[in-house]
Amino acid sequence: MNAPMPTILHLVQSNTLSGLVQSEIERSILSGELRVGERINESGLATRFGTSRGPVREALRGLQECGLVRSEKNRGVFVREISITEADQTYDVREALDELIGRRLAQSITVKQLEALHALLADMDAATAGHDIARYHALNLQFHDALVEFVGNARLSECYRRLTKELLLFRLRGLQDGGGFGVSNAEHKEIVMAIASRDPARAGATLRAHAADSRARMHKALDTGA
Amino acid sequence: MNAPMPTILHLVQSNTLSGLVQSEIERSILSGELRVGERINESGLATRFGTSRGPVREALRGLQECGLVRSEKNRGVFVREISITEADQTYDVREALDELIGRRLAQSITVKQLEALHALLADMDAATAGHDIARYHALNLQFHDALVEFVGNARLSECYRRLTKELLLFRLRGLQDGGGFGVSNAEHKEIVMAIASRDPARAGATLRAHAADSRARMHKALDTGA
DNA sequence: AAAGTGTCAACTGTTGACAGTACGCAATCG
DNA sequence: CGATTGCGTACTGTCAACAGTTGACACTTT
Repeated sequence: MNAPMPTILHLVQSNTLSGLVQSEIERSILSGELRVGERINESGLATRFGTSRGPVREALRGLQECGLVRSEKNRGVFVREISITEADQTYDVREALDELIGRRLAQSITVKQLEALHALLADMDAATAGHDIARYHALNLQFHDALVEFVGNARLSECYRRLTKELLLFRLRGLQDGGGFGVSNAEHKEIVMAIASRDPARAGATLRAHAADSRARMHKALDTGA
Repeated sequence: MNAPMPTILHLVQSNTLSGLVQSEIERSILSGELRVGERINESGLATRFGTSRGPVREALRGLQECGLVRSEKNRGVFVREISITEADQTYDVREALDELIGRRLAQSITVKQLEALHALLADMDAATAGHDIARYHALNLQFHDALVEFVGNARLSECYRRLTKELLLFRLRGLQDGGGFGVSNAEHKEIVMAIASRDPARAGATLRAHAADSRARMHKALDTGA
C-alpha cells in the first residue's frame, strides 16, 4: 500500500473524463486561448477532445460554479467577462484574505518554507533581469500560490485561488499589467522579510499592502490604457 | 421591456432543468433530508424529479464545485462530511470576511437597511421568547445574509455564502448548537449598534468577535457532546 | 469454518440520437 | 429602400441505451 506511486493505473482510476476536460478548458481560458466573452462550442470541444458532449457539459457546469464561464439558456456558455467593478470587489476580498495569509504565515512559517520562498524570489529576480515578463508572471502566481498553500488552510486556499483566477481573467480582458514588474518584486522581498520576522501584524499589513498596490497598478493601467 | 415581471414564461426561459435540480438537491442536503456522508443515487434522483440522469449529473457536478458533495469515480457522489478541522479552517476565513463586512457596512449602511436589520432583531427576539429554535436559526441565517448582501459586493457574498453552507453542513453532522441562542441574539444587537455608529474599526471588530464566539460555541458543543 | 473464487444485480461513465431554440440570410411586402 | 416574414443551418437541452465497474452473495476449496 505505497501511496506515492503515480502509475498509469492510478491515473485511469482517479481521473474521470469530465475532470480532465474541465482542467483542459480551464487552462484554455486562463491562457487566453479562449478569448474573454467568446462563446464556447460544446460540440466543437467534444470532437476536439474526442469525447461526447456529456463530459464537456459537466465540465462547463463545474467551470460555471467556479465563475470562469457564464451560461445563457439555449444560447450557450460564454467565457466570463469581469468588469472593472467586479475586479475591484474581488480585490476587496483578496486584501482581507491576504492579510489573513500574512498573519498566519508569520506564526507558522518553517525554515524550509522560507527557503522555498527565497528561491522563488531569486528566480523572479532572474526573470526581471532578463526582461522575461511571461516567466515573471508565472513565478508571481507560483509565489502567491506557495504563500497561501503554506498556511495549510484548504478552505482559504480554495477561496484565494478562485479570486486569483477571476483577476487573471480580468487582466486577459485586453490590457497588460501597469508596469508593476520590478516594483512588484521589491514588494515580494518585503513580504518574505515581514513573514520571516514572525510578526503577524507586520506580515499581515505587508501582504495587504501588496494586494492594494496590485489593485492600484490595475487602475493605473486602465487609466493610461483608456 | 419591463424587467420586474416574473411571468411563467420567464421562469421557463431562464430556469434550466439542471439548475432547478441543483437547487432542489442543495435544499435536500442543507435541510438534512439527505444525510451527511450518504451516497446519492443518480438514477433515484432522476426518477424522483421525472428527468433523465443527464441534468442530475450536471447538478451534482455543480454541487461538487460548491463543496457540498464529494465524488468518487465509479462509486458515486456522497454528501460531504466536514471535519472539525475543516470547520475550524472555515471559521478562520469567515472571521476575516466578517471583519471586512463590518468595516464596509459601517461606511455604507443606509437608514432603510438599518430598519431592516432592526426588524430582523425583533423577529429573533420573538423567536427566542417563544423558544422557537428552528425559526431562530432561519432568522439568524437571514440576518447574516442581509449583512453581507448590504455590502453590495457580489464576490464577497458568494465567498461568504459558500462558507456559511459548509458550516451549516458541519452542524448537520449530528450535533445541535452549543446553547448560544439568546446569547447570540445579544451579540446581534451589538453588531447592529456598532454598524450604526459608522465606526469601521468597531463594526469590524464586533462582527469578527461574533464569528469567533460562534466558533467557540461550536467547540463547546463538541466537547460537551463528546 | 475460513479463505478464496465466481457470479450477478445495481449503479456509474459515456455515448449517440432526437426535439426545440436561436440566429443569419434571402425573399417578400409596404 | 427599409422592415418583416419565412426558411435553413447550427447548436443547445434532454433523453434512452450501452459498456464497464463495484460490491455483495453464494459457492467451492482446503
